[in-house]
Amino acid sequence: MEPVITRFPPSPTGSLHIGGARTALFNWLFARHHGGRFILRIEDTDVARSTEASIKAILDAMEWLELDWDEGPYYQTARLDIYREYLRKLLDSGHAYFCDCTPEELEKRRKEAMAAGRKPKYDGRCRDRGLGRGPHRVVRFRVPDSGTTVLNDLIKGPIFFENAELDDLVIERSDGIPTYNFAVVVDDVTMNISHVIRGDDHVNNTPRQILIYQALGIRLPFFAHVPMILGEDRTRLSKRHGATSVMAYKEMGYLPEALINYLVRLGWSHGDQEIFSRSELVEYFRLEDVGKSPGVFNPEKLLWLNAHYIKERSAESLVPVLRPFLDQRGCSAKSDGYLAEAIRTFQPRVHTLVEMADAMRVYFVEKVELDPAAAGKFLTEAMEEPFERLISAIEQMEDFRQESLESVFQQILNDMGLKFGKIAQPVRVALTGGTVSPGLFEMMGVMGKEAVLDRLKRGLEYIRSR
RNA sequence: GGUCCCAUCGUCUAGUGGCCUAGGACACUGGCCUCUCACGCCGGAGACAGGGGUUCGAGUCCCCUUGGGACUACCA
Repeated sequence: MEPVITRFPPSPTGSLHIGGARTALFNWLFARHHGGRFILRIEDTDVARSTEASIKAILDAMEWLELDWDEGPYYQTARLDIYREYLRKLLDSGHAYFCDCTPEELEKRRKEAMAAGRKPKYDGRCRDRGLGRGPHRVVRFRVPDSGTTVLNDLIKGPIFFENAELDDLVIERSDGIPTYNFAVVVDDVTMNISHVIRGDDHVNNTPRQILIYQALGIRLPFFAHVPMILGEDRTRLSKRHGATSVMAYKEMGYLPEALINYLVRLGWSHGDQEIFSRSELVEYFRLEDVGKSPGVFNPEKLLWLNAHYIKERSAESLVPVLRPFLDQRGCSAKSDGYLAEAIRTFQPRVHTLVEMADAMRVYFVEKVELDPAAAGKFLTEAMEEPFERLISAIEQMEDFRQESLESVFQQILNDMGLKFGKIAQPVRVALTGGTVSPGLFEMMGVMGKEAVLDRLKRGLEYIRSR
């Protein structure tokens, strides 16, 4: 068995999106599973649309997802000599020829053909004109007029194409830059790619590429076409469907492991298992378990996975990833230790780091802002005495810990013949301003004695003032 | 239009001729737990697109129909 070498070849015309990330992930997993190599290649032959910023954005996203590559990034624009060498071979063997039809003429003929009910394919006008290199001339690949080309897809099975349906595609533009279908073949050949795993929007390109392999006399790699990811409306996922860039999810407070876990299950499965660690993924991933039908991107399931991973991770490990979100909200002045304790109280209650950061405000505010409705309902005069007792009892506490806090509360409750449920909400309102929060004792443990006393006293003031 | 692909709950999926009275997960929903909200636990509703074959037997194999998607550039 030859070594497994896969590649991910994004074109730098935008950020890394969800679909590309899944393709990258599948390639990465397949290579890792087989102990092979994973190559990153930047397909920047579309000079007009490629940008430095996109390259950086893609690399950042790959790193965030921890999809590390063994070689590259290679840049196609730095490999022009190599394409020329292979182009020469095709020209010499008669598999390629020059064409001077202008884009305008081509467009016109396409329209005419369509209008006349014929196929809008290149008519082969320059095929046998024996043109040489010259300005405004492109190089076309000569596709056989007859015969069948078979794509033995590892996911979809054999797919047959009639060569007569294909037209002579341009393989080198008039500016000397190769086009995708040619560059991809030369790259995959020279990089010894063993498995080409890509989106199935490339299926129709594959016979052309296979023909080029054959014209070059080179053995084919294995092809595996992964079904598309669709939006809610079942069309190809795009910006119209909301956030589609990987980094947008980072900014919305998602954890990379959640995105990875979500993406891998979109199109791939391992029995009924839903949650996978990175090492399980590497161990289990097989192309045979990739489905054939396209899948709809479902943000709600991703959200559930994110909540799951927020609960699973240690609070300590969440501190550094949460920091940036806290900073944005001006909530920076706390130690890592304090944050870890605070995070713990919200881990089972939030779905994203954004929600977490928002919720954490209760631990940062100087003065609690009482929600009028909540205060009106719970900070009643019947609470005056319980609050007074609580305050003085807490003031006398030596060790302000959860357990001791609980017994202090219990003592007062017993003395007054009250149930905990009676004072829980009033205390919660005093502590947080609202009626929804983590458990009272865990929260007080985080806040500390001074903050708790301060808030209870303010609550008492409110009660007395009504 | 042409070429190609696809088709199990709303969504992601298990299922490879009998184990299916079709399983799991998200979402939805009833209940339990409970200091609120979550979490968690227990339960419910919810699908084999339609029609023909093949077979003793079809979600599983074949054909047709329907529906959806991709491609159809000097983009990738």
